[in-house]
This record gives sequence, C-alpha cells and structure tokens, in this order.
Amino acid sequence: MAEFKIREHIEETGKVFERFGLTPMQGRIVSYLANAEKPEATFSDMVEFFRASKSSISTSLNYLLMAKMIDYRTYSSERKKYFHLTDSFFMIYFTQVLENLRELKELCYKTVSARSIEYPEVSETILKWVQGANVFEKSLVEVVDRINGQEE
Amino acid sequence: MAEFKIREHIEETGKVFERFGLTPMQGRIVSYLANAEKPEATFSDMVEFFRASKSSISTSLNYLLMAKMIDYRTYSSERKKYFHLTDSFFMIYFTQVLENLRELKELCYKTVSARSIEYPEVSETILKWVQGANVFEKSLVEVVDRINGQEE
DNA sequence: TTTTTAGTTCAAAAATTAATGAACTGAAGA
DNA sequence: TCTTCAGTTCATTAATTTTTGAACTAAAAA
Repeated sequence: MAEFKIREHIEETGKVFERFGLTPMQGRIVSYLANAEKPEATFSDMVEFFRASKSSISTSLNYLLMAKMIDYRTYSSERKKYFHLTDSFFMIYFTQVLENLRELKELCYKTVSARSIEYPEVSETILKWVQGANVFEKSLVEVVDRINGQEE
Repeated sequence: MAEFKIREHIEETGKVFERFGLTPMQGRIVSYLANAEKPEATFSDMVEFFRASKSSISTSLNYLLMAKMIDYRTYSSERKKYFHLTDSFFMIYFTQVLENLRELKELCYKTVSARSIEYPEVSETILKWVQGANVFEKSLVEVVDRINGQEE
C-alpha cells in the first residue's frame, strides 16, 4: 500500500475505534500498530508518524496500556519501549459493555420497585429492557468464556 | 419516593444512559419517562421539570423519536404530544453495536490483506479480534431474533 | 383577524474533552 | 560530572459537543 493510502486507512480505522470508546489519538495508535509494517513501534516512532505532541502520545499509550489493549517489551541493549497490540481488544470492550449493562439493570430494578402499581405499563417496558439485557449478558458471558478458554 | 430522591435517581440513571450513546439531556429524558409517576409526559412537562431550554428538549426528543427509543400519542381534544418509552431500547443499542462491529471487521480484513507476510503475528492478533467479534456477532443476532420473535 | 399554544431552527455561548508546549524526572552514556 | 535520551506532568489552548436564547412557523382558539 502506498504511504498516503496507509495514512488514510489508519485515520479511517482509527475513527471506528472511537466508537468503541477510544479518543481519536488512542484510536489512531491502535490502528497504527495494526497497519505499520513492523509489529512493534516506539514512542518516538509514533510522535514522528503523527507529528503529534509527546504528551498526547504519552497519555494515550498509558491509557491503552492500563486497559491492556497494548503491551510493550524492552531489549536489554536499549532504553526504549517497543509497543505492540494485545489479543484482547474485544474482550476488554465486552467487559466494559457488561459492566454498563449490570449498572443499568440495577438502576432499572430500583426504578421498578419504586414505581406505584397504578401505571404498570412503564414497569413492563423496563422489565422488557432488563429481559433483553439479561439474554444479551448471558451470551456475552458465553463469548468471553469461550475466548478465554481458547487462550489456555 | 421523595421528590428530591427521584430527581437524584433520574440524574444517576441518566448518566448511565450516556454510556449507551446518549447525550446528558437525552439520558435524562429517558430516565424521566421511566421514573415519572405517569407513563406519559409532554414537551412542556419536561421543560418545566428540568428547567431546561425548549430547544434542548426539542432536539433531544426528536433524536429519541428518530432512534425509536420513545414514541408519542395524541388525544384528539389536545394539540400536545404525549411521549412515552418504547420497549426496544436495548434492541436499538444492540443494532448500533452490531453495525460498529461489522464496520470494524471489514477494516480489519482490509488491514490483514494489505499486510506483508514478513510479520504474521500482527495479522494473527487482528484475526483473533475478528474471531471474537464473529462469535459475539452471532450470539447478538440470536438475541435480537429471540427478542423480535417474542414480540409477534 | 388576532392571540395563544406547541413546538422548530439555528447562530452563539457554555461546558466538556482532547491535544499541546514547556518544564521537569530519572536513568544511562560520555 | 555533564549531557542525552525517553519519556512524564500539568497548566493552557484548541476542538468538539451540548445547551441556550431569540426569532420563527403552523395550527387551533378566541
């Protein structure tokens, strides 16, 4: 792929990662690590590639490390860190979605239990939401388990 | 529930809805419709309750209508619209997630097919992502079908 | 016909979030 | 010891997103 085509593809893919909860720069970095020729890249590689500030790259890398979407290795001869993608990108996303679902379900139960019985239709609607969330949660847990099982 | 307790609960729940892609005001409205005594509320009910601008309520209601997260009915004797929640909140969220997944998968395939065979590990990682996405997608489609089936 | 109701539209303001720049740290090398 | 390298920290700036306010519309009521 031509240089400018790769840049375009990295921007495009980066934008999709935003919809999975990343900031533009975090998305770009993930996309860069997926599309760059070499599987590993350093801090300064990315500062240079994006002509972005060191602080922006630093903050983004640390978020991605914390979320375990990337990892790094070092070579004894060098001081630099070599960053690479981990396998667990979706796992982390799924886990976040699961947490959101659980919190929402809890608040839904709270709502239903506080509602008067005068208008049962609202509670019925909310309980349908919870039902949907439950089915979803169950299959999400299955997916997570299946992927985890594969890893061992 | 006491008035101020309800307000607090509406704010809290509204914030969780933000994590499902809504703006603060959209989240508040959904939460309000779930927690208000009556199952239906008008435009001006909400302007009053939130002491917010008409434009903010108008824009938010129209987004929620467009997304089919709420609906309204009218009474022949009145000009007002009476808004209420629909059953399909999660369905709509699931559908959006599915779309995001599909787009990301497509870009992943594009990435993998453009990568040189010199460093297969990156492609392997990306294909693991795609595998996870596929398993998830399959069970999500099942969930959607199951919920749709229930409706008829 | 004029007024009121129930909103809509959109430019501007406010709030939030992301990125920058400059000064800093701490380890390694000269 | 002094310098360079590989970042980090954080106050400020920039960009984006959300909300507001004011002017408007279209239908119903007076």
